[in-house]
Amino acid sequence: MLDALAARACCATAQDLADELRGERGRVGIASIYRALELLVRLGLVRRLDMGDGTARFEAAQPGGEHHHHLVCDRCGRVSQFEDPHLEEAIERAAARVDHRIEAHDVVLRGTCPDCTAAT
Amino acid sequence: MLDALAARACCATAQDLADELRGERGRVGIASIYRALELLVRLGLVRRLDMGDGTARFEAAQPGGEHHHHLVCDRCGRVSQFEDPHLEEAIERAAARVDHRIEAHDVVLRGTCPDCTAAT
DNA sequence: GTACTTGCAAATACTTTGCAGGTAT
DNA sequence: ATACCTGCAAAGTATTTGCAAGTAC
Repeated sequence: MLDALAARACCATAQDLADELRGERGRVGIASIYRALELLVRLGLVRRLDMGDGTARFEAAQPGGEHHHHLVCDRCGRVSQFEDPHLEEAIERAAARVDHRIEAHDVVLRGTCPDCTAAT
Repeated sequence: MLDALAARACCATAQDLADELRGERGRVGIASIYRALELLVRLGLVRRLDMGDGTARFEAAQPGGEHHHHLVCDRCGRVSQFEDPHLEEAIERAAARVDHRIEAHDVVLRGTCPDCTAAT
C-alpha cells in the first residue's frame, strides 16, 4: 500500500499523494502520509528532494541505482526529468575527487520549458 | 549594506544573516532580511538554494558566471563547496540536450564529511 | 508632504507531534 | 490485552504580508 503510493510518475508532493489516496480509499490523514514517507525514506525506498519551492517532493528510488535528474520550469514550476549517463559519469568523477565520502547526489536544471517558451 | 550581508563565506540561512546583522546594527526585523534577499535574488546578485533541510539558504552570486556546487554532510549537516570545471562542462552538454531552455543549475553531493568519518 | 524603507505582529504555508480510538495478533 | 497504525487537531518552523511609524528628498 505504501509502496503503491510511491510508485507513481515523477516526484510528488505530500499533498499530491494525499489527494490521490483519498480518491482510492476514504479518509487519509496528511500526517499518515508524512509518517509513511519518513519510513520509506529511511528504508531507502523513497528519495526526498527539494526544488526550491519550499515544498518537499518525494519519488520512488529506482532499484538498480538507476536514477534521473530534474528540470524545473522557472515559469510554470512544472518538474520533469531526464537522464544522462555522461553527466552521471562526470558526477562520479567529481565525487571521487572531493574529501567527503559521497553517497548520493542531486542535479537540478532550471529554465523555461517548451510549453512556456511557446506561450511567450 | 545589503550586499555586505550577502558577501559572506558560503551559503547562509535567513536566520544566520539576521543574527549577524543584529550584531552589527541594532534591531533588524527578519522580514527585512527576507525582503532584501528577495530583491537581491531578483536582481541576480544572490542565489537561493535548498539543501533538503527545509530551510532556504542564500549565497552571493559570483560575478563571472563562476560558481561552485555544494557538499552536504549527512551526519552533521555542514555544507561546504567545491568546483569542478569538468563537471561544469558535462552539465552544459546535458543542458544543451534537453528541450528546456536552461538558465541555471544546482548540484548537491551528499555524504559524510571528513570530520564525521574520523569521528566514527 | 510624498515616497520609500523598516520592524513588529499577524497570517500563511508545510511539516511534525500528541492523543484517543481502532485494528490485528 | 498488547502493540501498532490511523486520523484529527494542535504545535512548531519557515516565510510572507499588513500596517503604523520613521527616514529621505
